[in-house]
Amino acid sequence: MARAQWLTSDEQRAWRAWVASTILIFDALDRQLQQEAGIPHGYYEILARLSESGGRALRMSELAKQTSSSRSRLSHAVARLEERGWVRRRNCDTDRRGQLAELTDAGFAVLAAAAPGHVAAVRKHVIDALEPQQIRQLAEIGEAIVAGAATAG
Amino acid sequence: MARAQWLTSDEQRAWRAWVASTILIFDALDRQLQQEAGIPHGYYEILARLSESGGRALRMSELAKQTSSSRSRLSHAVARLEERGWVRRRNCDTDRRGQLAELTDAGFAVLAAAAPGHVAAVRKHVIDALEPQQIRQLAEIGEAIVAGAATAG
DNA sequence: CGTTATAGGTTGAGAGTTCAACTACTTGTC
DNA sequence: GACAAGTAGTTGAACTCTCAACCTATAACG
Repeated sequence: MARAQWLTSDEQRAWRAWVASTILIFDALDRQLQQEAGIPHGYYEILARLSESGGRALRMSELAKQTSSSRSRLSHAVARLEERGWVRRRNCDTDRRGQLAELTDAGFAVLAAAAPGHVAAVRKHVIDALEPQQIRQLAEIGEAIVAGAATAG
Repeated sequence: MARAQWLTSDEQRAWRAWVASTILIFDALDRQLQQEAGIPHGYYEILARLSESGGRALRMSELAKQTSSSRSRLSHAVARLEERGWVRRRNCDTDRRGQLAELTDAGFAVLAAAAPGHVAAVRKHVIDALEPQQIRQLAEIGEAIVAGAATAG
């Protein structure tokens, strides 16, 4: 019906495959992390990014960028992580508006405990389903989409 | 840190690009549909699938499959759509447990009004950012992931 | 047949996200 | 310097999603 008129059948096939696969993956990862670590995937990403940063801390806005998150979402998320003692907020030295989110030792321990299961799930649902050249293609496709969004707004 | 040990750098690059691009796309589509039609992307998919079905109606479980949705999610979503008069529930003739979700004329009108903007957004954020051969690759990648999930559970 | 298992679907509570409004600080400009 | 405009971040309400519990109807099996 309607959409067939505006997406070619090749485009529609790609689009629907993308939607279905994406929902599958996110649902699977969310379920796995929720069960094993008690956090959704987005929260895992926050902990992971912090762990990779110098001093295990990042400005809120930088963390939002890295996790493709809105300020609001990140603010709520960090509040929940702070309640559990996995992240701590600190004032920023150079900008009095700023806040640093800092990973605590407890937060790092949670991340370390959750990581193997998470990586295994990514492997199982994504990497292992694809040929090596498809991994490369996927990287290029994802990067093209991100670049397109940055350009076109 | 941790994940670098278990995903190769190529894999990690693909994974991160996929996560970032996926969040971007879904956020953009949700925002567009929410503004122009007042519904999230998942609800649009429900209306679209119903409109493409014979009699503009589907069993709840079939609709859940087609939209990669859980029974619970679909049940809540159809309840909201029903409140607005865009979908109607009917008993299934052949299975007394069953429910049919049927698109109303009002629901069809909403879909028809929302479709052009939605398709334009899909084009802008996905199709136009990719080369034709990447569209084909994306279809194959998505289908491989869906097939993998069906096989491996 | 009667019993148990399974499939179809709904519900309510708890958790996460979004949007708009808001505070507070910084930057640009005249 | 003062004032407008922009940046950083938070908050609360409305909405969606998840999970587990639940009910009903069909299927399987002895």
